[in-house]
Amino acid sequence: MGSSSTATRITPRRHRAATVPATRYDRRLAEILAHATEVFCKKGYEGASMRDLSRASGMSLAGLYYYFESKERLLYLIQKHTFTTIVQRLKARLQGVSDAEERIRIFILNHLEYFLANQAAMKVLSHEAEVLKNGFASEVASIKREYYRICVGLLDDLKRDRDLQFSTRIAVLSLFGMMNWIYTWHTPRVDADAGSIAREMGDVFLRGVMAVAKKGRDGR
Amino acid sequence: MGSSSTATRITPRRHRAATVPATRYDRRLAEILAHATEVFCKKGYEGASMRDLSRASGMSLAGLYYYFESKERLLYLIQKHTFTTIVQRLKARLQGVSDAEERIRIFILNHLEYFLANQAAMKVLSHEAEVLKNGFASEVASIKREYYRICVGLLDDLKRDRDLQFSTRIAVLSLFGMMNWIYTWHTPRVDADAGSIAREMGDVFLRGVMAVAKKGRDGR
DNA sequence: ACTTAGTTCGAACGAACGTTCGAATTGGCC
DNA sequence: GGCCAATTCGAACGTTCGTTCGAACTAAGT
Repeated sequence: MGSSSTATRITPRRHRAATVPATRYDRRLAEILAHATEVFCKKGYEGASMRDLSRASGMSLAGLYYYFESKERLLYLIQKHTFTTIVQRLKARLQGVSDAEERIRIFILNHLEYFLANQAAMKVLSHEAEVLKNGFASEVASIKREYYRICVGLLDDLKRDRDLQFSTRIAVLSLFGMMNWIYTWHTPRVDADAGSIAREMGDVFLRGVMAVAKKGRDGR
Repeated sequence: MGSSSTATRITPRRHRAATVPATRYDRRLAEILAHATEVFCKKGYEGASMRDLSRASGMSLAGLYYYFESKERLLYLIQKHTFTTIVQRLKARLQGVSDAEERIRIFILNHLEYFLANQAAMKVLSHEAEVLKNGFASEVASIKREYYRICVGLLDDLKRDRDLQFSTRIAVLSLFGMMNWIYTWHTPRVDADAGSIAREMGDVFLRGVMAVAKKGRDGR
């Protein structure tokens, strides 16, 4: 029997030290993930070969397989880490803010800031959303669903507070479209920073949904 | 020398008949393009093999190469045809309409109607926008730029007519994002039709951009 | 029935793919 | 310096990739 055999990887033991920098293994894996993210971003998941990843990360083809058992799992690790981080940051930023409009503006700002600061990773997340299969796919999908539900919640709050009337689903998906499409056009040196774009998109979107007819007393 | 040799394909002569149905060659090519569109949509350009296309279209692997000289040119044909058609339809629909807001609503409706009626083709157009190289890429890019410029023109007209103040670039790209993102979520049997979605997205977007502060007389 | 051009195909090409394996090398601990 | 486990690698596995070739089939004009 080889070193790794069954479905779940056996992480080499080494208890996490009290200091943050993590183990050598974790650091090296993170480096590989970073390089792989760039390559997946530039050539697409299917278009990027393991040999491309080997070249980019400066490690031999076989060496890569010490860190993950398949190309698919590598994409999974990138997507899961990226998505988990953005959700985590969002939750932290929403803490203590209660105004519905302000909370939506925070959502937009958080999304765009992270998007532009990690453009390659977010493109891989957006553009390669359908390539994972079965177990890998469902785990990422569940984080995505959580993120989506948070946004639905924010919009429903706004709707309730201001007595508005619009389709939450269409509004949320339109907002995601506005924001996620940015990977197709944003150029760091010509386009504004995340703050400015978040303000402009926030203006259009919020004024757009808030300008709709209010509900009458009979709900019709 | 074989039948096809140089860079540009020599279309078998056969003058276009007075009747519309076109030649046998053109019809067969169109069939293949339709099947290929479905496969590219489902598996992605890089993920779809020529053998997948062969299976889907019911023609032998070698037979396909009678109709186009490479997989890349096949994608090019799909993208060019799709994009050309949507621009063409838009121009026809805009004829005779002069109100700026109405023209933007027509733009949105045209885009979404065509998108939902040709979901596979539009996904291939949106999702595989970066895979073509050099000559193929630049031809498609020029149609895309024309389409983009039309939308910029429509928004600038609205801005002038109503004395508004917003970044046209961000607005246009936000609108494209809202609309194009639809390929990631729209399910024919659960989501509304193009008309309803166009109305909702149009409401949000137009009220959004029209609710911004008007320009003062000093342009500040 | 024979010709000719248009169309389709089976079989194969070399290259590139994801992955594996056993040996070599490294780094930290006695 | 010697040891064991962690890490890295060259070389190869079998498969699939996009593409090509010449032969076979089909349809239409004579």
